[in-house]
Amino acid sequence: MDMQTKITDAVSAASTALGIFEKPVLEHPAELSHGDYSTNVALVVAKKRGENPKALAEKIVTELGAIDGVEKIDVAGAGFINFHLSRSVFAEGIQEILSAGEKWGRNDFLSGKKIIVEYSQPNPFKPFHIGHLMSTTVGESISRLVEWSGSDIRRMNYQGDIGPHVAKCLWGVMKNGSDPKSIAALGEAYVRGATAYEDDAHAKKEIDDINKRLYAGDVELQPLYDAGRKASLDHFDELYAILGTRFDDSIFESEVWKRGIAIVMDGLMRGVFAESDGAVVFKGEKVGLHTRVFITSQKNPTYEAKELGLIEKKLERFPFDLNITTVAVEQESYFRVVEAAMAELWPKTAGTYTHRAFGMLQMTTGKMSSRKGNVITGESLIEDMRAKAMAKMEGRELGDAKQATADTVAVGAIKYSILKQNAGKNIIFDPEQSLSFEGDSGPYLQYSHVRARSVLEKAHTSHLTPQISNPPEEVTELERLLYRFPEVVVRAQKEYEPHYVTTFLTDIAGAFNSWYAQEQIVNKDDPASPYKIALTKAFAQTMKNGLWLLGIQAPEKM
RNA sequence: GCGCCCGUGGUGAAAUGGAUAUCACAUCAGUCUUCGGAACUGAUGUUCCGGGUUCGAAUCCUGGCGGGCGCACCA
Repeated sequence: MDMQTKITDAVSAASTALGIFEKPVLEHPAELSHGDYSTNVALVVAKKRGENPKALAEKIVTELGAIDGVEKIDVAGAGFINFHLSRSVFAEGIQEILSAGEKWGRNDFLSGKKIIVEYSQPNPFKPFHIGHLMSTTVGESISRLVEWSGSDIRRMNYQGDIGPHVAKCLWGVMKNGSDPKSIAALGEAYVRGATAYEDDAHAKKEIDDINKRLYAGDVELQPLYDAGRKASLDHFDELYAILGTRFDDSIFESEVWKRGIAIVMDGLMRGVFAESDGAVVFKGEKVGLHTRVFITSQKNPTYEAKELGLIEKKLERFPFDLNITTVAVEQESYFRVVEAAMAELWPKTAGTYTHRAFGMLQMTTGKMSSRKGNVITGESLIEDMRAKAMAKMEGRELGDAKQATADTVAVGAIKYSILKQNAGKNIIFDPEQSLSFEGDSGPYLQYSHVRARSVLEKAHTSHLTPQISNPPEEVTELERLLYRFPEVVVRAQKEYEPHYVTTFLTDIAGAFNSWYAQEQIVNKDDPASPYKIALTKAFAQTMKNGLWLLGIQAPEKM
């Protein structure tokens, strides 16, 4: 039985004996000096009983007596009961980490469930910008969290390879005779098309016409279209390789739009949708949202209709119990309307199709828009960070691994900066000021891991092996944090919030580095050295597993 | 105007309704550099404003103020 249930049960029994029937809640005090667990039962029930909370807490403590594995119980503050775990419990905790190894932190609370995580969603013919970097990073981490809950997961990508943005890009390509196999040329062509569409009525007509022809499957456009689509997709794959993401499945808008139209037309007959100014719309007002167009007056499907087709396609390929789609906050209200339409079309699907909004990347230099062409591409950001990492590694003897390590560090820095806060919050990004390698950062976590590995390497050559039998008397802050890892994972899994993991890792890295600075870990003359080595190993394992959840690699050297 | 999200030191963030609000950057002052200084130690400095709920509020409710996003044929 773990300590948490053991203590909770003991408190529960003691308070029941005193006539208290409040279910005790056990938590970790924010301040480590306050102990490892604390409960506020006394505070919660004191008033009802007309008693002084501190006195009541004292009574409960007396009733509690001794608990195996708890060294000290005291009453503090307004009436908290604090529990300090004993030395041996922490030693056992270290043992547990070492035994679990790669599996340390995993659980199976979603085992047997089929779950789809849809993320990244870059559009061919448009640049892969830092917004996609966010979706990819957040989605990959959520996928890994879901994977750790024992569920059957499918990582899915959904890409818009048909629609007005494609027409705009192709128009731009044809006007200038650009090379459709060049990513840079496609990006420029898109900006030309998007600008012309707004400023030039004639161009708008031409683009609308191209759009119509694309939906009709015009053979003349096919070679150009195929070349551009392939160039885009190849480019995305290169980025995914660097980012450490691999999808199980990819669905394209071109595969779902027809089905989407059919679903909407059918829904129109059933009264789910309505006609308005020649378009087919969903009146979101009936559920507190707003009206959205599903089929345009030109009879083209919008994003919303395609999404309905997508849902069917997903069910066909992988009948999911739960779907999580990452969506940018600026698209969240559209998504809500789609969910509302779904609920009316297929009441049975209620609650199985969900989304997780992630914040916008706000630029200090003004709003980023791929229509205007002032986007920061994922590629350029990675490139900048890679150059910075290379400069930092000057003088390190890493041989052939140098370039790959620079990528690892660069990607780690980018991902950390995205995953360190609430996923829904906007991130303010200053393109002039590159991401940090110091302090709270991805490289700081990676560096801590490298240090620990380096210590373990030295232990190995000194013929010292990890042992938990002879721990030093004093319990380190690091030990008092490490055993909490599985709790942190569960919370992150339940809320689809990777940042709990990020924060935890930053805490243990700080604890490790402080400890490291004041301890000689590998020391043949120190009887506690084998224990310290075991602790170092437990730290390295926890850090490695945690970084994996974030989708950040843990290098051995950097 | 309506809807959603947000407001924490100079800056970027954290805090299942709990105790003295925690980190990092920057600034200032330091560190036997022996196991990797991408580190460590210390100092300065913070919950937008008003009201309410609660033993207890950054957190919940309410009214302001300020910001972001969305509000029909783009995604």
